[in-house]
Amino acid sequence: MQEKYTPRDIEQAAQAHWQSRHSFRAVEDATKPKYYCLSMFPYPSGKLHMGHVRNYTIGDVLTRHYMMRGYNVLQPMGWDAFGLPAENAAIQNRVPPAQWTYDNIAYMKKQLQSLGFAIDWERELATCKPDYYRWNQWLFLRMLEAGIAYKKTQVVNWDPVDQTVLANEQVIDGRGWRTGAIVEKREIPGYYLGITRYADELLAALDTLSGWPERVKTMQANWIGKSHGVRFAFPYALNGEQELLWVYTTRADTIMGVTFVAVAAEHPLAAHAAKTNPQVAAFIEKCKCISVMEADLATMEKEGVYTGLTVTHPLTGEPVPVWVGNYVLMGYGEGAVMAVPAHDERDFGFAKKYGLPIKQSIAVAGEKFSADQWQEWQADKQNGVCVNSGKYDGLNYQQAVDAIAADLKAKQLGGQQVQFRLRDWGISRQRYWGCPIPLIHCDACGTVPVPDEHLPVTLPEDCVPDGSGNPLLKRPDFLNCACPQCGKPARRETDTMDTFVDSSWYYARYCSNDAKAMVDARAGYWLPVDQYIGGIEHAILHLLYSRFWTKVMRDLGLIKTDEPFANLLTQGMVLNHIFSRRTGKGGIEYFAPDEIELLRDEGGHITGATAKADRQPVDYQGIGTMSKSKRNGVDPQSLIEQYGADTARFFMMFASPPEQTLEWSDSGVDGAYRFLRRLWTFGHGLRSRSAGMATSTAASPLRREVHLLLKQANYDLGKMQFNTVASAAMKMLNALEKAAGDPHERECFSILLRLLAPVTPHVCHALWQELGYGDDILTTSWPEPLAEALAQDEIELVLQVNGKTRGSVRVPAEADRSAIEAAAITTEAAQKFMEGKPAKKVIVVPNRLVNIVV
RNA sequence: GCCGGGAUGGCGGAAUCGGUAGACGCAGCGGACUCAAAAUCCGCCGCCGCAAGGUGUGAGGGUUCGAGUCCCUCUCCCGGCACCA
Repeated sequence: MQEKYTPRDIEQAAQAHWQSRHSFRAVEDATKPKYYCLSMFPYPSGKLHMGHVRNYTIGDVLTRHYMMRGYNVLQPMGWDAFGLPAENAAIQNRVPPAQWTYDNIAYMKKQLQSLGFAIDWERELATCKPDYYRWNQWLFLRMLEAGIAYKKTQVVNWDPVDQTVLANEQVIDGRGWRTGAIVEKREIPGYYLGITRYADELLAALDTLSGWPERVKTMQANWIGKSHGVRFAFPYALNGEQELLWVYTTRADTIMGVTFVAVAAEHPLAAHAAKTNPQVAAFIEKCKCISVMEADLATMEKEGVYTGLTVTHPLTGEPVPVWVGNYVLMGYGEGAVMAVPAHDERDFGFAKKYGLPIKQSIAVAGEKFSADQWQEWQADKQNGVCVNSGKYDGLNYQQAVDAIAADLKAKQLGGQQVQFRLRDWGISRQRYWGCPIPLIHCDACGTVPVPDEHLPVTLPEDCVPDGSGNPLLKRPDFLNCACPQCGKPARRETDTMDTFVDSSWYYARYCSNDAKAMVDARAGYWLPVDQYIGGIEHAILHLLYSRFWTKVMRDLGLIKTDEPFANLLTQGMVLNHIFSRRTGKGGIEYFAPDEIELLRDEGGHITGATAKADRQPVDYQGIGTMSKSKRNGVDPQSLIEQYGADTARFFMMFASPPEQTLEWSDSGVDGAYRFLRRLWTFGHGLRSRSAGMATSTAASPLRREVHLLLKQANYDLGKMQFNTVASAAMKMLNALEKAAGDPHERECFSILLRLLAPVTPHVCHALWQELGYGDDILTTSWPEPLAEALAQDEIELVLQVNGKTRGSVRVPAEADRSAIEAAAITTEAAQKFMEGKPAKKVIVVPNRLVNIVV
């Protein structure tokens, strides 16, 4: 055994051992409890970043822990391999996206292997391979048959940088989720998936996801945005025909307070009015420009214009003017709203601005209505009661809504309706490097699905995009084909699928790598995923799409699970310090942390920083997520090369709990390395010391302490609080070092090694073998604390007088209440602080404390 | 504005049911070893105080023998959504 800790040798040997044993091959086995542990698969961008290392270390700690607990564990890995960076790299380097992607996969796979993750590589998949994406195509055709997938032309979000359409979920603050470019509106035909059909189930089933973080569920619920209300119509005459202007409201109880109707600029009625009214036309034009701008909509002034049209109030029969308002969204509800200035703050502001009437229709006891100043209570639906509302006077919110909805229904002008914010998922992307949509356009037959037996529609892998449109349009070998129906020449669809389609079901494909079916019976064994781990940034996008996809697959009879992920852990971001300096031209120059020298005062507080290169001061910008542009990233590769995988893993687990952000710290990494070196040194010493050492069953303080720490660590593991598990391991080593020569050293060290094995598997594997505990620590059992080791004759209780801690008192373990009281009162400390007064009351908390109240 | 989550030493963070606040680590300080430095080892380390002791978990109030933890009011921070009718 080497005296020095040499991570490189130790880690290579351990990895070779696992590989030769196929230690991580997962085989379905109905006799064992299964545990499917999945981390979100990476996009093969080139190399791993710290976020990956953190994500996969968390998954690996869980995987190895469950393996040692006797579970049948599956931890697969794959590649989210379609996507735009490959095309951008292709334009820059003139390399086909396929080649760039496969090269990156090869490199990143090596990196993952060097970190020692317990991955079953036999199940590896890449979404850009035809044997994977053929099933995207196959399921798309099934959805088309079921009417879940359909084509429509509508105004979409257009990312001008990526030159493609984005789904609503992919627009964040008016910008593309990937590029950050301001999204434009365009009218483009495309294919949509009917996720709204599942809106109710997607919302309701959130309640069944007890293993999901509350905030993710809240975000999804907000996104789905269910509301209960009334949809009804205002009749009007157009060219002698009666037409209906539909609106949606959640406040039907205020219907008698309607003084105008507002429609969106894109509403057909606005367009109709614009034909004869140039003011309306001008206003619509103005709105178009504004909606393209990302715009702080919230702070935007409410503006509108009268259309000159009136409609009829469906209950009173009175005429109601129609306005175009820039605050009405075409994309929600009907694109038109009833306006009740007296009870809606927006309508109030609008009415004040344009001098429209304000008519009170609800009242709250004790509040006085004024048309001059908006008051909170005017929108109160809990306490509001109808007034000035004829037959509805006196009704509360629910009574009024029910009565009004019933009356509207009787007139066939509306009724109660549930409304969702969620919209169908547009999946067409005008890009090359994605899964082809399996459709053929024939002049005679129209759009024809590719027959199943012709799948997959294979994407040519040798294209080199040049940045000018979709390269598939320049590929006659792809483009031209025979119509499957009539056999005449036809054209293939060149749009590809949103890459979120690929990631919506990969977890099911790991289970069943079948050439003939999308999934097979093995999925029934492994699904659902027991633990899913990934970044919070996917709270809505990927996690909502996956849930939807799972339900579609279930309804098509492919799988039996309702939800893909039973438990979800959203790991925090990795942060680092940011240093910058203003350049002469007013720009900002960033410095990497290793180019910086920190200045400290005598107390060790950081007072400033200078650049190593020129010794001139730089500005400290605080901490932020590691990013290329801020130059504050740390490359995992250099970390592994310098310290080894175990140090990287240990630091990641120790620095903070998995759900919280993690602040990078070079000295923290040093600390982790220091610990592993001490662990190795202790093992080395113990090996020579313990040869022929007899095992003892005598009680010892060391043994008790280690078992106590183990008990705590096992509890923390259950909470996935790995930072305190790492801390327990450190405490164990501290205790072992202080108790060198204790008869229980070997037993205690074996507990430490097993506890630590999921976090730092290589060094624990080596020490386990070197000390002769066994051949493979991975196949030993997980340690449990022993009652006999925890037992003690005498216990120490905290001593308090009047609730203030004044010392401690030792009593026999079996001492009863009165004995403890007596022992406590006679202590020196108690006597001193009781100041001769009698005890009024004594509180004894078993095994914890005694509090004497005087 | 609405929803969710926070606030604990110089820093990252512990504290399961209300029961010794600050575990563990980092940084810092002192010492040993060394020609010296690094590494390593030993000790100290919330604040005030020489000490006894006092005080202390964003602020204020409350419940309790006892509150970081429970209740009320407020401030600030982070994340999400947002003219959603």
